[in-house]
Amino acid sequence: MKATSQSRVTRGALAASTGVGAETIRYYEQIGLLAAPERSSRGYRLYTPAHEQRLLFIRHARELGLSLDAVRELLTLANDRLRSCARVDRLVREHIHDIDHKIAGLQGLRRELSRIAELCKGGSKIGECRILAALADHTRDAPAKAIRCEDLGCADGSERHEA
Amino acid sequence: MKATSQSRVTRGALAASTGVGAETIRYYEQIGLLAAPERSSRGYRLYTPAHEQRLLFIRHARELGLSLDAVRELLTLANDRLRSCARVDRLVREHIHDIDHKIAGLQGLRRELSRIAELCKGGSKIGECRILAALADHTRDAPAKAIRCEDLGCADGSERHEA
DNA sequence: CGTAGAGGCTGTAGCGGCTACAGGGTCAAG
DNA sequence: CTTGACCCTGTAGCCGCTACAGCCTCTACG
Repeated sequence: MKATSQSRVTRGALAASTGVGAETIRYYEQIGLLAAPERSSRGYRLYTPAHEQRLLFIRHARELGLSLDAVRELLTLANDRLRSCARVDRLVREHIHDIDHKIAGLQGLRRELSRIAELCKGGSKIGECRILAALADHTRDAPAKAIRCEDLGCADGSERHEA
Repeated sequence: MKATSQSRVTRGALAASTGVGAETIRYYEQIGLLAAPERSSRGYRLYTPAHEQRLLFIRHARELGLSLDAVRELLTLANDRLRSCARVDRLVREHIHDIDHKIAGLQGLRRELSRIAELCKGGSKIGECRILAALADHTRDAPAKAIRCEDLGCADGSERHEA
């Protein structure tokens, strides 16, 4: 193979052209996600357009929330033109499923937090704060009975036992 | 203060009664979130009901997605019965806001991923896979032109340069 | 030609919030 | 007296970066 001696760029230039942090590029090399490029006589990394392509792919996949492992697999799959792309499809759909799961979880939290936030709008004193009470006594849907908040304070991390 | 010598429990028992992992309890002590308890003559930790209260509070707050730092602050605030609970309110509302932000982000990803997933339903070959094409050439809303997927493969991490 | 400043190199530590060991000691039941 | 479950300590690992420290090199300006 002939040496395509043109258009090699340094790490910083690659970082700028792809929008991936320069340190992140080194990290990807370290974990074997991006091939170690040729080096200049003085040890500088010299990246080819192929590296740029690959790095852009990684970035896009990451922006969609795919894990580095998933990205790695996608890149491996991409090598194999004749293979069925069922696995690609499955990876993406599983990821969508994960995201749905996360969204649902967050929406649950959100509901619960708004319920709690409604209990006390910051107007009263800590002693009667029903937000703290709800956190202390979190039997779900409990009527936030008057728990004594200072019961929580007696075991503060700042006052070590041995002291 | 008189020694309340009853109802001290070991770490495992506290873990069981609160649903917090035994190692996690040690971790909380390490970072100063839960006070170091008394020790038995043989060095076993002996927790009081106050520790249990506090740990339950922590668990509930964590289940709602609050950071350990936020939990720490809430616990500090709870010490101060006469203080206004405006800060408590604010912490919770900020957290709700963060969650809204996360949900919106995930919903964006979800939309984009479904769009991409629609491009290719796993029926074709990698060579024509439009999911991979979309990831490689992710000018948003691009018509997923036929990019050559093997362009990504030439820079695989598994084939080191020096080899 | 000298120098300053930007950028490259390496290795390593840190983030959050745990979790999982290894390698020991202790305790209660059978 | 033994077995097995628990406890103790310290440390390393997870993910995906990010940020140093302490060097070396390249480029532009004077």
